[in-house]
Amino acid sequence: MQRMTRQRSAVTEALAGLEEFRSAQQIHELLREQGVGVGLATVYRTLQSLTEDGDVDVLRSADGEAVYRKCARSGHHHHLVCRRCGRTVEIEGPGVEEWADQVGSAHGFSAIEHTVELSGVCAPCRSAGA
Amino acid sequence: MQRMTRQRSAVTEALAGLEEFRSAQQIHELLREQGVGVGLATVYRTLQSLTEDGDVDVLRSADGEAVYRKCARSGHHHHLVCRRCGRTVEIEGPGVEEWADQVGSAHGFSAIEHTVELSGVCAPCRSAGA
DNA sequence: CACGGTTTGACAATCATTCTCAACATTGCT
DNA sequence: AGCAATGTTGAGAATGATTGTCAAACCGTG
Repeated sequence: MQRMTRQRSAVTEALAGLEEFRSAQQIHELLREQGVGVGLATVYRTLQSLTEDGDVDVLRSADGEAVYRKCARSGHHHHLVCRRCGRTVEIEGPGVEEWADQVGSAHGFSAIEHTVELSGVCAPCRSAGA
Repeated sequence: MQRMTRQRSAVTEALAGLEEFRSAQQIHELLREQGVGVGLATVYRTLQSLTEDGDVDVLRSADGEAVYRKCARSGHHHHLVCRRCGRTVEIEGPGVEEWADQVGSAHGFSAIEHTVELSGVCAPCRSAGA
C-alpha cells in the first residue's frame, strides 16, 4: 500500500518543477533550500519507489551517479541529452525495438532489453559557446 | 610516456584471458588468485589508462559498477550481454548510427554520441534452467 | 479517536573508487 | 653495467553515493 505523505508529495512536486535530470542529492538539496525538510534517505527511497512505479526515469551519469527525471511520456522511450546544458528531449526509437529483438534472436538470445541514450550539443549551446 | 611494468602486463593478460565484462574488483581478485600481487589502486589506474587508450571497453552494470573488457574489434560497436551468465557478443548497429544522427539533428543537436547496449538471456542459459 | 502497519530520519555501515606519498622500478643515457 | 630522472606502485586513508537500522512519528481506517 502506498501512502501519500508530506515527503513523498514534496519529492513529486520537486520533480514536476524540474525539466532535467537531477541526482538524489541535488533533489534533496533543492528541497532543503525550499525550506522543506526531507531526509536524504527518504529522498532515495522515494525516488526508487517512483522509479519502480514507472513515474520517473533513471539513468546513470558518466561518473556512475544515478540521476532522475519525471517521465513525460508513459511508454518505453529514450533520451537525447545536451552535454553542455543538460537540456533533455524524450524520443522514440522507431525500429530500434525491432532491431534489438532481431539482433538478439539472431544470436540466440531471448527476453531482450535495451538501453539507448543519445547525447549531443543543442542549438542554443552551439551558437552560444566556444 | 607509458612504461611497461609487471603490473600493467598482468592486467592486460588477465583481460586477454577473459571473454566477459568484469569489474575492477573482480580482476584484482583474479590476479590475486593467480598469485600475481597487484594493488587494487593499480588495477583501477591501469584499467582507466587502457580505457582511455581505447584498448578496453567500459560500461556500467545495473547497480552502477564499472565493468571492463578487452576490445575485440577496433571501431565503434555495441554489446549484447546475457543477464544470466554474462556471455557477451559484440554487435554492429547498421543504421543505428544514422538514426542517432538524424534524430539528433531533427532536434537541433550536433556532435551526437550514443550509447546502445542490449541484454537478454542466451540460449544455453534459457535451456539450462529456470 | 484509537490502532496497526508505513514511513521517516539521524546516523551508522557499505562499497566502489580515488587520493596520498614514500618506496621502487623502468627507461634513456653514458 | 651504472645512474639519474621520472613514471609507477601499494597500503591505507579519504571520499562520496547509496543502503541499512530502528525507534519515533504518521496515515488511513474502523
